[in-house]
Amino acid sequence: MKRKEIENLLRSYGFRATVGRIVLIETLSKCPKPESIEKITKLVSRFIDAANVYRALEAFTLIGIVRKIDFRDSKTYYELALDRHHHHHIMCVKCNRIEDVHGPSLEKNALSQSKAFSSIDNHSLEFFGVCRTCAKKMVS
Amino acid sequence: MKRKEIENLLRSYGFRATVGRIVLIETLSKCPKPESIEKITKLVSRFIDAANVYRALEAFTLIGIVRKIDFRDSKTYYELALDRHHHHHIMCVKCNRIEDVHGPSLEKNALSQSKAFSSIDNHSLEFFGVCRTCAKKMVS
DNA sequence: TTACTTGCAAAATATTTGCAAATAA
DNA sequence: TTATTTGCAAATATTTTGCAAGTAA
Repeated sequence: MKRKEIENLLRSYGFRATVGRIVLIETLSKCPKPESIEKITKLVSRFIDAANVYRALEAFTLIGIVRKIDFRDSKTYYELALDRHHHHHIMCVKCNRIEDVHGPSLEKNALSQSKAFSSIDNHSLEFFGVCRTCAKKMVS
Repeated sequence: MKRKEIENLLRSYGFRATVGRIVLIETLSKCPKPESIEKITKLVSRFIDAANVYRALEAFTLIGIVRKIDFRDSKTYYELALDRHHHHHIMCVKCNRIEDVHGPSLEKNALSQSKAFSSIDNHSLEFFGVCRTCAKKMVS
């Protein structure tokens, strides 16, 4: 993703286009899969402080250009959510390999069941399994 | 859930039936919805230490009698997973009210898409929305 | 100019670990 | 009797916050 694009994106949401934020989004745009905060922070540490990575990721999640993902491995993951379709993930419980999963919209079914809820804005769906590479290792 | 039942359950998995573990499962069995570790620890603190709540919940999750749930609010939730069907949840982003959601099996669809994965053992699906009570408050 | 943003350091939370003492079987 | 389990305290890890100084617009 180009710097100019990122600057415009930030400004369109009323954010100032600072180096830290630009580098953060640029870095995320180069990650093909969700990355842990730990890793992200390392990648951008020369340009933005860890505390501000947290601040920025929270703000970006709020406006929806970034998505927070939880894989139950006690780390928090994020991915850029710009023009990609809403999708889910599968993570190998052995090696943590991540792959995208696309599927039908689930909100309607969930909402139709509920008397108490008036709207669903969001959902997270993660699958956990064993990838073929790890399955082989387990046999041998 | 009765103490005797819980004792047998624990022993059937090779665990010793200690007071702490029994009270922990008994307490979970009284919670209609997933509860945060924080709350759980408070409820059982007279009988089992926080460190051991973590140890026990992890062990119980591993054998599958307890389920770990993440609602993205930086707390970890658990629920007993004994005879209940696999199901999902919806949480109100305003008041944190939780409700169950039942739906079709999703594993098959996910697995059919993937060349790299050989099996799916588990998944988590959480919806986020606004409940009617909170929706009313937001209007007024 | 000025409101927003940052880095840093400190605080608050959350989770894990080591180990001697206690205890279930 | 003995292997498991516990509580406690300390170590780690994770996330949040306050604030003076820096910076985008």
